[in-house]
Amino acid sequence: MFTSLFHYISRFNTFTSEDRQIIESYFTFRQVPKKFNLIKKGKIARELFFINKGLLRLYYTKDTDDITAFIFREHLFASCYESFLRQAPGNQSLDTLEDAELLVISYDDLQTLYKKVPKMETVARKIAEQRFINAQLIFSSYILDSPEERWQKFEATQSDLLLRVPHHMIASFLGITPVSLSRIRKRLMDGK
Amino acid sequence: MFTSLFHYISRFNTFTSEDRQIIESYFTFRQVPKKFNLIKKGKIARELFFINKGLLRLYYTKDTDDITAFIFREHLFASCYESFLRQAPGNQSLDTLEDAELLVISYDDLQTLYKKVPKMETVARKIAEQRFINAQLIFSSYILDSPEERWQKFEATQSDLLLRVPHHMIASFLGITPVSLSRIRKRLMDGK
DNA sequence: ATGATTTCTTTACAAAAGTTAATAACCCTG
DNA sequence: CAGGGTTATTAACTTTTGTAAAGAAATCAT
Repeated sequence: MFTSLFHYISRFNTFTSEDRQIIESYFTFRQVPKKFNLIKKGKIARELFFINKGLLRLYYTKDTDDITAFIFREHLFASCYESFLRQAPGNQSLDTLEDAELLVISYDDLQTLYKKVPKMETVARKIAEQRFINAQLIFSSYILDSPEERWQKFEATQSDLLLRVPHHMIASFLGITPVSLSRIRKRLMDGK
Repeated sequence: MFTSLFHYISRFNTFTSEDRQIIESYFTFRQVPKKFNLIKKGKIARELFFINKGLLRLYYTKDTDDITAFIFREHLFASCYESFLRQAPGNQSLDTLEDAELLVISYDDLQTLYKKVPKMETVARKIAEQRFINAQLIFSSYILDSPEERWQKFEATQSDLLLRVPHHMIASFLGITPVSLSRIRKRLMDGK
């Protein structure tokens, strides 16, 4: 159950089996069905999730419809980070897209864990840095690439998600409407 | 010379005077003229800057013209973070907009400093988290707000920069052309 | 299985922003 | 203080994307 978690954090630091036992004791296992809401906008994100199985979608809501901010895959930590880090209400929500198996830790427990296993501080810094780098990458693409290029990059790097996620959710992630995505796909199909 | 730096990091952790002496020894003071290039895209960002005085602009270059990613003020750490954190070539550049006074630390020295003063690890995590939160905020605004709303927020929260930074650099930060910014400003002047 | 959503595409039209170019005002800088 | 560069605005035109609506295909739930 914890194999994948330790595999992930071992990239950032080495942990003894005592460390591991302490760490394990702070996480709880949770199974949730698809389309389940984990964090609602306006609320404080109290929990951080490590995804053993399933797909999680982070999104903004504007008026009636919503805009995908990120899709978290297996073996990643996920949360409404901004809200989680600040422990203040955020404007993002987090849902499952598929039936999911999660390892859950609360904010308070995480702070305690930093004290009990200081090496986790390094892991946390690295993860924060990684998330920052990732956010930057997405942001760069928003700024520098056309919607068409963004779609092509998405197709090239995350083609598996095309089968697991409705296109209109991907469209909003790319910053366009489903209509526009459809046009782009047609344009590319017709050989430019 | 270090007053402002310690004031800043004291928000995240408490430091003894021995700590301070060690920390000071790792930073060097540097004065640079306006329009000076600190980090060039394609190169690895080897240094992190704490701004005692002046204004720094982080930007992307696309074809001939460039797009402002962020404007760093006094009393902030600045760098091409993505490149700095990964120690890999990045696609951002960093210039001074005004004559500046900087405290500089190299990536390698920073890693050593983490070892010598482990409390700096907490500071680094907090700063990484803050930068992430900040990136998120800008990104949210990109996604949720119209260019007009972004301009109004900028005007409301960073009005001092309007006098220190050319409008076309702000326009690209808002994700629009100078022409479009001019139209928006006119629209708002004419009482909507 | 079948009726009801959800999802995707397409069309026609409208709105927003980009592009190019011309002009005027403002600084630097020598 | 003169001239070259930068900066900001405006206009005309083009391109892109959004909006609304309708229909077809796929998926879901009872």
